[in-house]
Amino acid sequence: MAEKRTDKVTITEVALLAGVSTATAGRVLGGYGYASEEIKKRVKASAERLGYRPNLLARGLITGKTRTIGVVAGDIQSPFYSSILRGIADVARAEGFGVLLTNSDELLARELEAVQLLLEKQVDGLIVAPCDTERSDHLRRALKGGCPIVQFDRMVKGLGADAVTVDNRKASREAISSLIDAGHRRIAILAELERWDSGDISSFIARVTARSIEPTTLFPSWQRLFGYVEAHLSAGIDLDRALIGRVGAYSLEAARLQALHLLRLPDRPTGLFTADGLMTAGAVDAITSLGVQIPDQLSMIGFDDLDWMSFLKPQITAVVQPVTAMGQTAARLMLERIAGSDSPPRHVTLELALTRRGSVSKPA
Amino acid sequence: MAEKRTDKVTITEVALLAGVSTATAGRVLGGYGYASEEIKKRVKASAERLGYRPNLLARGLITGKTRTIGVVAGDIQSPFYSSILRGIADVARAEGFGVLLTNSDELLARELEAVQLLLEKQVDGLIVAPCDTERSDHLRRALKGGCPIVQFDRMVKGLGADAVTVDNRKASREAISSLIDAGHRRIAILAELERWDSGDISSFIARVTARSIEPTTLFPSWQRLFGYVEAHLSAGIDLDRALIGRVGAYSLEAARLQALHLLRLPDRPTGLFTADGLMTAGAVDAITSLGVQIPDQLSMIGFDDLDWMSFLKPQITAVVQPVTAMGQTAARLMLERIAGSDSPPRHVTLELALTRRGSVSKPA
DNA sequence: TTGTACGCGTTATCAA
DNA sequence: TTGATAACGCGTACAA
Repeated sequence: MAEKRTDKVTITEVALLAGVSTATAGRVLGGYGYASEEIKKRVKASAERLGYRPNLLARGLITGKTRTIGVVAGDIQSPFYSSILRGIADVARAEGFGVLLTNSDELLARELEAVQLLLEKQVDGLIVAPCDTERSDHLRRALKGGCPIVQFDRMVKGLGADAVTVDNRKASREAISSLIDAGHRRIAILAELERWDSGDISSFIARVTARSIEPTTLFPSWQRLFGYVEAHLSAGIDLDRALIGRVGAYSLEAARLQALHLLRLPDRPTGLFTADGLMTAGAVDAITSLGVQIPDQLSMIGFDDLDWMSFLKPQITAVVQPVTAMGQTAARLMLERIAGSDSPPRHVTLELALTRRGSVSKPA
Repeated sequence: MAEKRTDKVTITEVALLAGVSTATAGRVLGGYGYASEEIKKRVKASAERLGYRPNLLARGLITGKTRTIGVVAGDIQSPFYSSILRGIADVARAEGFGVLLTNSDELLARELEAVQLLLEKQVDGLIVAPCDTERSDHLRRALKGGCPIVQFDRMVKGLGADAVTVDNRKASREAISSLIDAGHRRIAILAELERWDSGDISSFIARVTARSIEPTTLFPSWQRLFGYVEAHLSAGIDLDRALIGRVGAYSLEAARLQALHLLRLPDRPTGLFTADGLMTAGAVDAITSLGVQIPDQLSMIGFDDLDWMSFLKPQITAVVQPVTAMGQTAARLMLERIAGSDSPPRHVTLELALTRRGSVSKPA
């Protein structure tokens, strides 16, 4: 007879019913320490009868472990972050861990607030896509305070924490090179390039040319621009600043407008490289509305893979990021840290794959 | 570096430094009770100096409130769930609540496990898309146990809990009617129709016809089929079972194959209604590969709105679900419950909008 | 206005 | 193998 007395049944009541001490009941139910078979049976039966469920808060208070991972994503609504989160959640679930989620919207203030909340909730570790690769004292503090951190997608300069990234620079360089190899000389790039305080695009290019810049802690889109520049340099092709479409806001509309601008240049580019999925979407929108034919009038390669790129016209050759694998890897690194690993910070770089779908041909 | 300066600074140490009791320190830092300005200053200064952060576990253990909401989504990787989660997270963050996320993959066993974990972690409430509208005793138990529940997308039969849904049946009926009004008589539907144990499609149709079925606790795709049938009935058009494309698995490939099948029927349909975003994607894939022209050779309306439907050819007229609003609403209902509202269960039905994009015309 | 003392539900430390 | 008892960090009576 299922009664409605499902109130709070604690280990005390289980122990009482089983006729043992709370310590013994705890040992049986928590799976630590010894207990005779006889007593194990009694305690388990009592727990079952009362519908006992452990209070993980109390356990966490004493063990100092909550078996919860805090995640700071940029925007969980985006395919990129939601796939990463899926990877994290899968690994966490398999190990009996919970996942506490927050969005930063790539705003430092919000990330700070999020980290604060997660730490106060005593998460065992933080998986985070840092907003700012320099001003991240809150992450340093967390780390010093004993909270392991795994970064993904980008890395904070000098933060001694694990990280999972991809080689954006190399993939970009190879993508551009393949366009150059196909005969293209005027290749445009469309990228969201907001966060870099050390000067404008020209100075960035100058520093890439002078090899005086460390790409590891750049934001992905800057790394992709890095590869774009490198590919031109090594092919001996002059860079045309007009072909670098810098999108200020991370919005589809902004990307679309910038793409329109590029495609209406007097000396129109014959190739286009988009630095992420949103840029690709904006570009394709513009391309479709202008009636530009892919690949006859324009060759194209995009970073990130979205489902429609494979089944709609024009199909877009894309650099595919192993997104769920990134999440899984991040979670695994985190679990190892939580388990006590004190190895030096590890940096896992996952492989990128170019999926060719026929959006590249020789220039007209 | 690599020091063990992991001293958790507790309220005791703050009180010590400030020269007051822990109770006073708690009153100041927790913002409850009285304290003189003089002491407030001292305590706050001490807390600041030591870098004190409250341990929310301990607080939760006492107050019985964790300020955390548990969410059981189907698959966070899908645009639908990730948008809902975004809405939930936004409202939660604004109120200082955390969000614990789990995926059920629409599997009852996994949902059970997830609810279990969330309850043990003492979440203040559960926002869930129930896998099974009948066998949900775990939800009933949670509710009885005092844990508020807000359902979204679907509703468990007889569960006295708040819910946020949309009127799938009506929107579907109107969409089909608009196709009928345009002159179509052979309208196919493509839907994932797995979860309904009360018989096969024919018996479902029979029961709809006989008005002997309650649509509220049907799964959305069945509600959409419901509207499809109703629209035919009220227009006096005979149903052709061959036009009901039942997709077994929730996969793009399965949808594509079923769409190909429908489009290759000897007496090909002139209209197509897809019951969700994935079905639309599969259908468009098939349509593109067959070279079928939209809307000249086929008129089409789809449930759910994905970005590519608006900027790629063919553009698809779509029933747009207010996804983030659903999440926000669910979170608000939850917060009201947590705040103590004990009103009878509320069922919020959000409005659906038909966004016309020219994929509907008269039949050839 | 402030301090004392107890309790939240569990695990850890002993001694028995 | 078991059981008192003390933590864990904080909120909340109640007394001062």
